[in-house]
Amino acid sequence: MARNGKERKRKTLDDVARLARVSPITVSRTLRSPDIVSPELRQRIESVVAKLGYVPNVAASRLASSRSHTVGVIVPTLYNVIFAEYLQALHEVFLLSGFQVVVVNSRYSEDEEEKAIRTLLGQHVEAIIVVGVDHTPMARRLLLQSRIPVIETFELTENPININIGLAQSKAGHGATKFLIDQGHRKIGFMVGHLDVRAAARLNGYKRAMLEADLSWDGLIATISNHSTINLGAAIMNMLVEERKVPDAIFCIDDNLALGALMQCRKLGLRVPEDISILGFHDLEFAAYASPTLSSVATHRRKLGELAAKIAISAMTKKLPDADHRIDLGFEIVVRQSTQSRPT
Amino acid sequence: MARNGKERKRKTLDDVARLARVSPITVSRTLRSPDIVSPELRQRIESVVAKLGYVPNVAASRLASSRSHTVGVIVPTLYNVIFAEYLQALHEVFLLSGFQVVVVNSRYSEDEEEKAIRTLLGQHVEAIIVVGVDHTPMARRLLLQSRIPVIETFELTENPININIGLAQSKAGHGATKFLIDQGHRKIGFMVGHLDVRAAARLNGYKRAMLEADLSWDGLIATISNHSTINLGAAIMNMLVEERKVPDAIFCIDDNLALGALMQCRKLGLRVPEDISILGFHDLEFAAYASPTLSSVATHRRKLGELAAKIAISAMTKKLPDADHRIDLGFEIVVRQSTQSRPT
DNA sequence: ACCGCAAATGATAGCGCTGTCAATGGCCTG
DNA sequence: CAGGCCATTGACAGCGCTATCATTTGCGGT
Repeated sequence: MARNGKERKRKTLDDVARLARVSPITVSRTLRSPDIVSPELRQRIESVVAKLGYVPNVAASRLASSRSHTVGVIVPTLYNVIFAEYLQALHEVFLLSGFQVVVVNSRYSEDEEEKAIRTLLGQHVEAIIVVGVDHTPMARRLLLQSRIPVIETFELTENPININIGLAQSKAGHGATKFLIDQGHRKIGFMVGHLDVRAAARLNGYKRAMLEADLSWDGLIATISNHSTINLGAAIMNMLVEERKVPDAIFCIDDNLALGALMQCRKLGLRVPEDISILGFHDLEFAAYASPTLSSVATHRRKLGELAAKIAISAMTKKLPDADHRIDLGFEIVVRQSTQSRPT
Repeated sequence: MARNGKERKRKTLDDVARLARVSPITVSRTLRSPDIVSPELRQRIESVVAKLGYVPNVAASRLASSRSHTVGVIVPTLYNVIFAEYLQALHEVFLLSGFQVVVVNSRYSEDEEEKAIRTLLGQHVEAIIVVGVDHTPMARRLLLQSRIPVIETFELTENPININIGLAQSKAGHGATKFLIDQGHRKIGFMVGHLDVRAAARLNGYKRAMLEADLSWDGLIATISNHSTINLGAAIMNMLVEERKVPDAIFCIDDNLALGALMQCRKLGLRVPEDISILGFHDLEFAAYASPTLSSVATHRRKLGELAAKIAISAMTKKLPDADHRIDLGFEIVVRQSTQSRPT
């Protein structure tokens, strides 16, 4: 069916006011704080609102009140479950507290992130929650002078803009590698697809751990630059096998790669963990159900989202300058079947 | 560090104009269509904008122009990868065309959906894309009289508000069941967690297929009401085994349940597909990597998102009343190892 | 019966931007 | 050199709502 043809203009507060024979401001009050309007008027107004199907124009409301009840969230991608889970957690907390959430996608680019920040500031969001701690100088400046709470998540930095919640990616990479070293592995590979900032930090941690153990990572870093998927993991593992570069153990930048590697090993007759130990990252749900089950580094992204939202809310409402927080959520190595100690 | 203490007010167009010694409208033009402003002025203005860190106030802009360049998207949850993928696809297309996307979460509730619709309309979104075709009467009315393109996705209805793209869930449920019947199975179970609208439609399809084949579904519908997760699938399968109700084949409402069921079967020594065939839904990435690999019904959600966005855009720009579309994206049964014909 | 105060409602003046039309000046054409 | 056109720039008036202050009304205390 075609739409209703009447070119009726969108209803405004004034329309409601006229029909209800009250002043516009009274309608406004009825909508925002019903309890300060007399019951008769309130009812009369509410019925007109319903009859007209009136919906307030937020743009006008925001402009007039300079309040937006909106928070901005910037993520690099939604395709990765990690961020979807985190987002969902954020949403839950914010919606419950009456905030609207605007999500913008930076596609792993600092320039797009800066653009996103402009977009969000232009909307007068009352807080910004952003994944990562690396920004363009201009983005940083915009955030600093925005005078709203800014929460940087997922990573940790010495030098947060305002509030920082996450885990030390490099420490996690270090911990994971150390774990494999302690299991007696020497030739420890590192598998990664597209090397984003956090992946790079984990790689640094890996190198640090190798260095400390006097091991070299020469020829051990396996990569095909692409989004991490199960397929990609299989492809990279395949490449390793073909080039006869299969290590004793391999730390994969995330569970998708790890699962792909796992499956490819099985397909090629490599035994996991006997021939090669595989360690993933993020502990996605399927890790516990792969076969063999996948060891992984658990990160706490739902908790992260929840916490970030709660702290943002408290920073927005209590105007405590909120002694700039820095919260380390840490990580845990979940040991399952895909890794084992190397008999010496 | 505490923020910069100066209580400087946010910069406005006028501030920029004053500093650049031009009229505000010229600044506005410089920002929106630089090419119609002389190069000298443009440069002067741009440098002032940069110096001041000026960010336009969208609320004002929207109010004045009654254009928002924003589209609203309503999804029931982000926790489910399905919707995350769909959203990502939407995002990609919209951002490329200069639209901003506001995502709202209805948490599988029609009332929350109505609230979401109000929110979005109040923001003057220029199109609304919503998952599903079931709405409260008021929501429907609001959408109908909104005079913006409304795109209902994922399901198909006889009676769309405006544009409808998706697949016939009930037909998919029917097709999947028919497939199992054709393989010679008779005792075909149906596994579901929380029974949302689309799950219910698939269930209907299942019943229809069973009925057509003169089969009963009595005692064959296995459920524990909860979000679909791998864990839940394992739990439900466990329940079936304990109650000695294991069917010949089981159609799971999604791949999470299916994978969980698969793993639980293996754990309990039930052979898949010899003892029981398992069919999933959605064909998530891991389906191809489970062991045995998981047969599933492929749905095309990225394509869905992409298409929905493209159609929305064309409906917004060309003001063709856009002879109300209804597009069936269909589904495909991807046969892998977890299902097999029953020897008769 | 008077005053004062609280509760309910209204009037006014913007919020910061853009649509619209007007004004200015330079250049081309015949 | 007049007339007209185009390219730039500006003036003005809102967009639809809310903050703020003002007004009206009702009622209790003395």
